[in-house]
Amino acid sequence: MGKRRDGIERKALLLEAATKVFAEKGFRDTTVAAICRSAKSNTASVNYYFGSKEELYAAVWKNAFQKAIATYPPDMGVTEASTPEEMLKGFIRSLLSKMLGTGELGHAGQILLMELTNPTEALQCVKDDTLEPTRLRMIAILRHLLGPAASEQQIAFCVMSVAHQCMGFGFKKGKLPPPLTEFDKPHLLDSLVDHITCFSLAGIAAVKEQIKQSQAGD
Amino acid sequence: MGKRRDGIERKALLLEAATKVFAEKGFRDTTVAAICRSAKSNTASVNYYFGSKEELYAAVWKNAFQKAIATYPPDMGVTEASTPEEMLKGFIRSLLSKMLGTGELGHAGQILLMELTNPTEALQCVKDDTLEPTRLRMIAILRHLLGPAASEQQIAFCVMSVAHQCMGFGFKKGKLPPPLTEFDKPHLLDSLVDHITCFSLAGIAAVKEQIKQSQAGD
DNA sequence: CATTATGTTAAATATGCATTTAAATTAAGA
DNA sequence: TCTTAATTTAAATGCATATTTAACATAATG
Repeated sequence: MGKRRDGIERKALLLEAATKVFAEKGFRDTTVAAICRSAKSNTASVNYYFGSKEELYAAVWKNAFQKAIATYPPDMGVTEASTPEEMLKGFIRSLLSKMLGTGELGHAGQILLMELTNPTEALQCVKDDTLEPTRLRMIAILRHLLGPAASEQQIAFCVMSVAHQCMGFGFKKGKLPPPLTEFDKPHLLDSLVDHITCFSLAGIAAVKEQIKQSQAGD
Repeated sequence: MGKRRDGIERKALLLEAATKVFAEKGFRDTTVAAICRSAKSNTASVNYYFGSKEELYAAVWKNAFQKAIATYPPDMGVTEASTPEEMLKGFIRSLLSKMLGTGELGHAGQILLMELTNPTEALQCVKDDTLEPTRLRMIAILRHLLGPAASEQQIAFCVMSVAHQCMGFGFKKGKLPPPLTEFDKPHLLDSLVDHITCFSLAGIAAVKEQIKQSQAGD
């Protein structure tokens, strides 16, 4: 009969701590002990609340993405009436924010990046639920920008050109690639959004031009 | 007095096997046992020849990069007389080859990518020796393309736009991002080089145009 | 062929870490 | 207050795996 509710608080603390540590070190390099230490909790608590390290990881992944998408929706607040150019810019800001975000908000991007280079078995369904809608939206925007003559391959290449530009900024710069460190954080995001948008729109226009010319040659 | 030389052969086999496994699984997820199994060698051999798993990893990293750079030099065979545009294309082909290369040749790219997202303590010096020259060359090319009015930040952003586009193709596509799987391998590299070059040259031109206009506004 | 440094092997050791366990503690209702 | 289920804890367990060991085998040289 005695239904306590103090457990859910600790569970939340663990999830938060785990997100941070997983995002910093990756699945294999984080220890349950480190998570519990960070959450000021006992070593057994992870298994008590989540069953296992793997299940905790899955919970983290799901939670981080839900939060990230809630904070930075794929359309980034642009309305349906917006031009494709504005939509692209919104998309870039959304993705880039996930990558550069500090605290709560960089974690989803960090984990995503690690999953792409060093995949765990972490539930396919989470990937499908969170990544696929974003990708489809991206394809739609680019189909619009490139026009009806664009092939699926050309669209896919442009999607990757844009997405990879953003995702690369999630790379951990351990002293080595110095270009970023010197810039001041507050303006950095805006500068980058502008840069990638400008760069990409020109790139997309060039691809479109190529399509037109190859058609004229037929 | 009895100086045998059959050991160097086994050492080479181990290095080769280790490169493959490390590139597939990353440092933490590969076991010494798996490496030795793959090299048809005893579990103790890694420690006998390399001292430890970490030292083996460092050797792998160094070796893989030397081979990759030898096969795909940063200038990709373009002469000094080449235009900056040709140099950029050479650079893109070089980096992309390291990322998409199969067998021997994709390994350096895979390991690099994992180090960028999930760094080990792997000797800073290797990174300095192999990555830094490439980066400097890239900066030089872009400074040339953007003209003397470009700021260091603008150059750095463009370097990253180009490099990240290439590096993203090293992401392991575990069923989920389907756009790539359907394309046939042989032509894929050439198509991609053309795409990224075209896309990037247009992007760079757009940034240059922006610089010109902001100067005119002063 | 005898010697010796070198290379090879299976088994032992050691360590790090996820997970279990069982006992102790606490919150909440009757 | 008493009871009970929910939590918390320290210690134990067990497993995966890097490293060591020591016995054994082999190539090179005199």
